[in-house]
Amino acid sequence: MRLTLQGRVRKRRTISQSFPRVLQLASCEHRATDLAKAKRVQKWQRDPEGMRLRILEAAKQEFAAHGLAGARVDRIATNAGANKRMLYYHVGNKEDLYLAVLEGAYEKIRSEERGLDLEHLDPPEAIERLIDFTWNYFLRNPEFLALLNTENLAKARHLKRSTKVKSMHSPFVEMIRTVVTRGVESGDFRVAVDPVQLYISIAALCFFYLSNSATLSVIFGRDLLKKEARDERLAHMVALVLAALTGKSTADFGKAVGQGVRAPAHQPV
Amino acid sequence: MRLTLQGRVRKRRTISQSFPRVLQLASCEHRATDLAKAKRVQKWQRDPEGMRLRILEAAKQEFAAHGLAGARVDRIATNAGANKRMLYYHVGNKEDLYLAVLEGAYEKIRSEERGLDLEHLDPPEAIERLIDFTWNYFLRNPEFLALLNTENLAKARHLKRSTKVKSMHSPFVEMIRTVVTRGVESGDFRVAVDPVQLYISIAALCFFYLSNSATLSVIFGRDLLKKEARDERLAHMVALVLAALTGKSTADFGKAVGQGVRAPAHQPV
DNA sequence: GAAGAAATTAACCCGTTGGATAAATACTGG
DNA sequence: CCAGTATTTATCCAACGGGTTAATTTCTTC
Repeated sequence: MRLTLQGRVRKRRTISQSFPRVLQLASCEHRATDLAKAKRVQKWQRDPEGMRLRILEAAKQEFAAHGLAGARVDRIATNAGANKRMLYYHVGNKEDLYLAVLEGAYEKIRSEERGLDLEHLDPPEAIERLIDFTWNYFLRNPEFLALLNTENLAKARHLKRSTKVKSMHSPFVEMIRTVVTRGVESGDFRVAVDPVQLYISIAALCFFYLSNSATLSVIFGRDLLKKEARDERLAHMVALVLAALTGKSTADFGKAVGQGVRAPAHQPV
Repeated sequence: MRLTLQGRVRKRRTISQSFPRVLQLASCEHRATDLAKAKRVQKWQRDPEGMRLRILEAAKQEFAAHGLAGARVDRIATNAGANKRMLYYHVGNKEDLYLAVLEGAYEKIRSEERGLDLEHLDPPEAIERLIDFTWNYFLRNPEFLALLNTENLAKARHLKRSTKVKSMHSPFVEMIRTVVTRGVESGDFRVAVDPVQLYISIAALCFFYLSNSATLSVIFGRDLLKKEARDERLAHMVALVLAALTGKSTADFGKAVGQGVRAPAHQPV
């Protein structure tokens, strides 16, 4: 009893105390428009939209770091500089939060994908750009990888319900289709590979390495995320795919391969 | 109060009631040695080793299905046909269970890997066998994929502590090294690709497709696990890797590519 | 400047969960 | 067949964690 009470009080205090420290978080594009006069003055103590963004950002980090079941609503609140009640007020319950985060993640990558213009490049260069983009997007957004894994653990249960995500088509499959067609016509590529399979393969090469870098690093006994290892991996992937498509070993392929992260003979795996 | 009590009672009953039904689970190689006579007679109501195996099997399924945080010790007990106390008695607490499962999973794949003999095959065929094995192992052991993802979510925290796993070297890297060397010497392969990179790439192509099949299936709006899709994927992967290594389009590559799971023009991604 | 809406906070409820205890039961060696 | 050990069961509980309620503060509008 006494203990129970203490426990509770301590918990509460923890939340309250750590609350004031926040505010270093995400995108508060407000706070520029406060002139303290006109009708639309907002000198916010309150900041609904900023709050919502901070909540979603904190939720993203939390879900990415701990998965759906491991995520703690209290931690999200604390890290968003918010009260737990605010999460329910602004977004909804834990699953709502999760779905909002997931949808946001898809929106973001789709949006960046659309920014990639492969039309004016010659086919091999276009493919290289595609791999480079995918690789660097995953590197810059490790939470995206974690979220996808979490959602797959849940057998895509939430994604299935999201009409939003289902309507967000990636432009990449079509981009690849036209690039491959052009490549075959120009003679750069030998075969008209299925764009869906190629798309998945490129994603796979990047995704697996980064998503599983922790276990792989332990298994191989070296840090797969350090600069040299990353560079070598990118070179390998580009060389592999281009060699398969063009039938020629690229300069990179000849160079990168067979050296670099060389296994010391008795390589653990 | 009344409710609280009812809840508890209901739970308890549930465990006890569902207990008798078990016994369809894993490897009970015992029960053949019971002659009900000699010193070592074991006509078990009790069955310590069988019990331990059932617990580990149930734990594997549970952790694979729900992750570490989402796994429920009670469910493991129920599905093992055991009492919760038995888990602690035979294996340990939740994390001990998890680590035991993880180590078991690595042991199993390492053991099967050792059974694969690539020495007597000509290099392209050896690579094809390697891909085929990896693909089918992942298909047959989806829990392995889920466990790896879970462990990576935990940043390999447990794996790092497991001297056991760290000492289990995969024979594949060395296998690949010799195959590639032979391939280059025989002229089958154009370049001496780094065996570690190739190993990771092959695992990546298989792993990502299967591990993410749930979300990918939603995104693409079709079932990526049905027979035809699986066959096409395997063909694509073999063709991709062999084309890169040999510089020639395999028959398969020409065939499989550009057809099959074709995207209906406006393919969602 | 007051009424009302929007945002925020504190308090806490209550089922779940990992884990623990102790008692019962099955088996063994002597 | 008895003492002791190994295995199993039936309860229990403190802490946790998601979610809710009600009150408070801040902003808007008229």
